[in-house]
Amino acid sequence: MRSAYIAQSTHCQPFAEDTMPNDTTRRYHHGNLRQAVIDTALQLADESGDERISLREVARRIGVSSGAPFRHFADHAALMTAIAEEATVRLRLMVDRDQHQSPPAAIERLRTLGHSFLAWALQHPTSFRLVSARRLYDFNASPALKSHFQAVRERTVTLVMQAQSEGDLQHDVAPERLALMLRSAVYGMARMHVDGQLAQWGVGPRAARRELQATLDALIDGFRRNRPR
Amino acid sequence: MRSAYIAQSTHCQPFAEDTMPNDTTRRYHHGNLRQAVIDTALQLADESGDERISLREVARRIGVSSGAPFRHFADHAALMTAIAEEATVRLRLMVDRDQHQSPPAAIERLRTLGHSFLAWALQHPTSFRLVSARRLYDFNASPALKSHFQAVRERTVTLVMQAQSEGDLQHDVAPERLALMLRSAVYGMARMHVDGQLAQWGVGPRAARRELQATLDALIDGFRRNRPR
DNA sequence: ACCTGAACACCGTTCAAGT
DNA sequence: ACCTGAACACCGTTCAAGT
Repeated sequence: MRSAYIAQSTHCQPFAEDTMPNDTTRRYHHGNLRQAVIDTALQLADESGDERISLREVARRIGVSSGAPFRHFADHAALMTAIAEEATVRLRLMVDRDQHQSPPAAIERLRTLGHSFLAWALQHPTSFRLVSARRLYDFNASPALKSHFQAVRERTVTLVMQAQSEGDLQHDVAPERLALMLRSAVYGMARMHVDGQLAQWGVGPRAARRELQATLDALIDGFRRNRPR
Repeated sequence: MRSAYIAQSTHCQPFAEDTMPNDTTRRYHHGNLRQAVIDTALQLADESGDERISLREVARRIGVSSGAPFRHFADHAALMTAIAEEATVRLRLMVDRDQHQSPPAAIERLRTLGHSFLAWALQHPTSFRLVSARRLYDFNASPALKSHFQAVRERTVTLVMQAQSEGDLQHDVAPERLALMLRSAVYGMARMHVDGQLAQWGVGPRAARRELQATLDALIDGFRRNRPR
């Protein structure tokens, strides 16, 4: 997803130029400025820990004029939308991959789904904040974003219903409500982490992933009908 | 907490001037500019729905020069800290008041605590976002913020331990973990609301409070040991 | 003691002009 | 077709100068 010239621009892979067309070196006039802006913005966000990156600084780092990005993005929100889309695709791929490796029981796949979401949020905290807060871009303007999110949401509801009919999950609560409850808990855990609230709860950054996964496991186990796991 | 001249400046309460000292009308040179800045910033945030308000716009609305607020706030973050402190005091007062009116059983007081938190977040969505995201101010630099948050957190853990020893809550999970789980769920619900994610889950803005309270109730009931409520 | 208003270094965004 | 660079209207912040 990240283009090859990014590797070159960081001077980490001396052989990267072999894989590039020679005539596009240090020139973004041939159709790849769009991706360069996205990659550099992501890089900048990861470095600073702030999802609110400046288009001017992106342009500066790429070595292009301040107005150039506006050839490829209508405004700041459009760039943020593109970044949010890439991050959401990563979530979707992660979820799909992990689901294939999960034990088949619906309640275990539900647990796996939660773990995937947590891992995604903790691995890409800045992207997660951008995507989830939805203040720097127009969520409803992106069909891709909507469809990826709906897919994850529908998978959650479906797994809850399956786990209920498999007798592993309480069935005295509507599946939609149970799904929202689980999602809220997982979302809340991820947000407490990126919002820096876990320190107050005695959870250091090193232990965050392990601790949150254990907390999610306790939640799911608490809602099991057949207690033995 | 809001000063009287704010009511006057909105022209909604024609008798407000009776309650003011006459010689301070339209003059902020006598020690009340600080509070005026806080009140106007809060007002602006509530109107726009954006917690990231501009100091220049606040000054403009008050009718003061752009540099004036810097007499009372070291920088933008210091103003945000003051706003966050006021919002957190409101949470603390709300929690204390509701606890006094709650049924005495620890598990019911835990439920009440969750409802208070939800009500606070839904009543002041912009303040909640400011306070919780912690990106526009320095949380650790405010002893008041830290102490209010610690008080709510400690109350949560204490109530969980009490509910466990009263036999109403599963005791096979460490109280700190159970408390973090409940807090994450409630925090996640509140954030899903202010982040505009509830629409995707079939919950309209009108039904949000009722639906989230019911979801929280389902969570607590799911963790009861004595099922009958 | 408190506020003014110009100044500085930043933004996002637009647009004629260049290649 | 794509980018430059000046321009405009905004920011936060500083500070000499005023009252």
